[in-house]
Amino acid sequence: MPELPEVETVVRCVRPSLLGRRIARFRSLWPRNVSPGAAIVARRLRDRTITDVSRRAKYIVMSLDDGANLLVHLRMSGRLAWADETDRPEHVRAWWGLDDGRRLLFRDARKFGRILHTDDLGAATAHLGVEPLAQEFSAACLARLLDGRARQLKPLLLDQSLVAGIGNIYADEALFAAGLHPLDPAGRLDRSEVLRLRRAIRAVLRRGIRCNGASIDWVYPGGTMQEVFRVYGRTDAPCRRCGTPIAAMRVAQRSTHFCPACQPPLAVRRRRSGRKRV
DNA sequence: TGAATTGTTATCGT
DNA sequence: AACGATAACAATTC
Repeated sequence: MPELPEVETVVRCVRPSLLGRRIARFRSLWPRNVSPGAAIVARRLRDRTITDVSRRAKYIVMSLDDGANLLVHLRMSGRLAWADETDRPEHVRAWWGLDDGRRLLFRDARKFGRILHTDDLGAATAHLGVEPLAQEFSAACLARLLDGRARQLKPLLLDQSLVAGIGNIYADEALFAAGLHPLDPAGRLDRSEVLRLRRAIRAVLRRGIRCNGASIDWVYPGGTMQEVFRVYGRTDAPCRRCGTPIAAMRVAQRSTHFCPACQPPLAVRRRRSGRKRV
């Protein structure tokens, strides 16, 4: 489902066609998910020019010439598409009519997606943590986030208020790449484990972007990242590194996949290395 | 029919 | 009081 790499791919895909375009009309067919209200947003968007299209965490950010921003969150099944790409597109929840005659569709089978207009982008995104691909996300930064926390690594990685943009797939893939167990207490990692985790997060997200994201069932077409998954969705399949069957469990209500051999729990790692540190 | 999916919110416990 | 765990919730598909 769209996580940081998928959203980044969508942004890169639509940006060239949207930059400098004027919105002639915006219409919502599912007003419930438009904030602060479909009629208000339609009025505010009319005749605005799109000055930038970017990404913050899993939000698509359309910047407008009046300083306001339109945030689009795809949640589980949202996608952007052009009206002329499909004969009779299903699940169209909103659309933008542009000054060049093209029509951008927001399609969303499950209606979880959100469209939010704001005059204060900072306030609207204040709940979000650091961008994992930004310079700012240094080893020291991650160490600060982990420090003193008893929380398990997997739920921590999914917490958008700490690191923003990681979802279930890339959390599992990052933990595998780092050789860390999903249930490890975050605050107990040593220096080299923190470094590994930071590198792993950035590596899997960058790889996801290079692959144009991952195509999972019918929700998000186009990407190829699913072909190189190491653990996600590979329950009982042999680990690509050591051959051990990939294990699955439920963590914080999320399906979680890991290699029991490549990702031993912290206690086991410490026992093997013979010495403990914090 | 129930499981699965994401992120927010509410609630409860330490 | 901050932190963390848990559940409910939105809607739909398989």
